[in-house]
Amino acid sequence: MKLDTTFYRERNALVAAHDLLGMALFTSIHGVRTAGIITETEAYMGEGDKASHASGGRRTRRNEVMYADGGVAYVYLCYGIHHLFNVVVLGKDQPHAVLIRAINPLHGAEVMLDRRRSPTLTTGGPGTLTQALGIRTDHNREDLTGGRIWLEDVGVKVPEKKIVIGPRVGVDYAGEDARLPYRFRIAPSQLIR
DNA sequence: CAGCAGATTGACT
DNA sequence: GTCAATCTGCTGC
Repeated sequence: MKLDTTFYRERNALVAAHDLLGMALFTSIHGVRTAGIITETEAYMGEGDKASHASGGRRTRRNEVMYADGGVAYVYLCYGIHHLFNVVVLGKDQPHAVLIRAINPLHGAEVMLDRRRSPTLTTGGPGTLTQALGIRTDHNREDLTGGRIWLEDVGVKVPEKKIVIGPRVGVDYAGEDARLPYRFRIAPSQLIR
């Protein structure tokens, strides 16, 4: 079942980061469908979160979409190379977002392997999964209830005991906020890296 | 405008 | 373990 507008708008980033584990992320790029099960996420909790691009109410051309109503994609270029995909949640002017950090391939593995141009299929990092799914910065602002990028509940159950919670990765610049337990992942044995 | 750091990755010593 | 890839935004001259 495809996740609808209500799903995105009634959850803050922390709740959404938890609930998105086990959901499937689909893309249809030029009619070619690929998908993966979300295995790792991070919450970025709005203007008060020093690790967020929206920290202190910062608004730039890059992060403007974070301030939109939930249910759209925030895709930005990291280190000038990697396209990172976020799910914008909550309401207008509440810049909450969930970074998708890892997936397990579900559909279209051959296409994903070809996009990656690597001997083995790697989708265990935020930059590698977007490449495998064909997500690029021109998908920024994409409506997640549309036909190009969307999420589905495909019935995967994630037991609470299998969820590992810890600090976010690569946000040391955020001071005390770097230690907040905003990272969620399905037990490491399940991950492909 | 120059310099630097960043929600990263892969190649190489 | 080190380092380069290279776009955006922030700081300081």
